[in-house]
Amino acid sequence: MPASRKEAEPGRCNNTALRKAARHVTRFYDGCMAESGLRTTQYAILNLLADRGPMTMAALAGLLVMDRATMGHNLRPLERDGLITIEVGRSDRREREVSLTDFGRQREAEGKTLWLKAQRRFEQAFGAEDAKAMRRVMARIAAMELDVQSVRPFGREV
Amino acid sequence: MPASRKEAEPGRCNNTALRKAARHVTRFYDGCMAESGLRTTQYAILNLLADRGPMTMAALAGLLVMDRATMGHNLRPLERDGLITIEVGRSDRREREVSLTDFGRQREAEGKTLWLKAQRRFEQAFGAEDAKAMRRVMARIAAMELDVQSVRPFGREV
DNA sequence: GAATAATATGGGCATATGAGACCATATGCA
DNA sequence: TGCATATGGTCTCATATGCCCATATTATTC
Repeated sequence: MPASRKEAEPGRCNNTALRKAARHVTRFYDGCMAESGLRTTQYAILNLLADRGPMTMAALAGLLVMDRATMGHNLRPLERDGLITIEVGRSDRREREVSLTDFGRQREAEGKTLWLKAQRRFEQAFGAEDAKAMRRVMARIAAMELDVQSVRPFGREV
Repeated sequence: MPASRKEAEPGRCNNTALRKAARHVTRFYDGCMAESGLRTTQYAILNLLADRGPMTMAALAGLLVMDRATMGHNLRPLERDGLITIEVGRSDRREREVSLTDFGRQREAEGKTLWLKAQRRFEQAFGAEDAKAMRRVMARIAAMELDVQSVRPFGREV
């Protein structure tokens, strides 16, 4: 009995539905990438840097819809292991420019092979077109304006 | 400029797409629930117990598509704060039966109000029907059989 | 009935996630 | 110039996530 068996009942909470799917799929992708020593989050970061070149932490965080502090945490193991460098921005010294090292570029390329396998196996099971549609829906959700409105007696939204 | 502004480019990785959406929505739900002192994961657990009664850690983990160890970790703060009790199973002493305390039931009820607000605001922005369809897709994904097949030379799949 | 396998959980480790307070730097404006 | 404000990151804290290994308990097998 595979670990994924569950009742069909979808549940009412949009957030929980998303998280359950994300947990399941992340476990699969992480498992596929395990032999590379990279987690999917790490690979996602390296892949962005490989495709788009160096960028600031805030830019990376924005692209991955991630808190800036979280991005800072996630970069540390990559820096420690020599996959990236983090340097003070030249034009704006508040910024930190994140760059791939040669080693990082190499590890990203190795990871791509495993990621592709995971991607193919997922889409073989789920359907390539369904997957594409799903990614579109996810992108739409990630781009939604969802601000926690603090209730303020005499208004003036912040 | 809200934090959610991003390019429309959906990206190719199914896992990353899911995680980005999950991060965004979780931040929103967590923000809405903040004044209750409950995270969405915690509320999801309490809600399951409130709706279905006491159950084992493994059952809870299965329902939330979560690793059993993860469920164990997540239960500890709830136990520490007196919202749940964890007792050795009567018929099978390997099991741990998780139950809501009166305090936990009360906190779950408080949380439900805030969760409902988050849910309504999300669906107002995203569309109730679209949300329903999205939850169905997520449930389908969460129920997929995705086993990391270890490559085995003369194969007998495990 | 003892050896063996399977199951449920706990502990330790590492990364993932984000809030809040804080610091450094940059920008706008008087 | 000088202050107020905005922005980018860091540090601390707490929870979230899942792996591996160990332990306890139950089920199987010979």
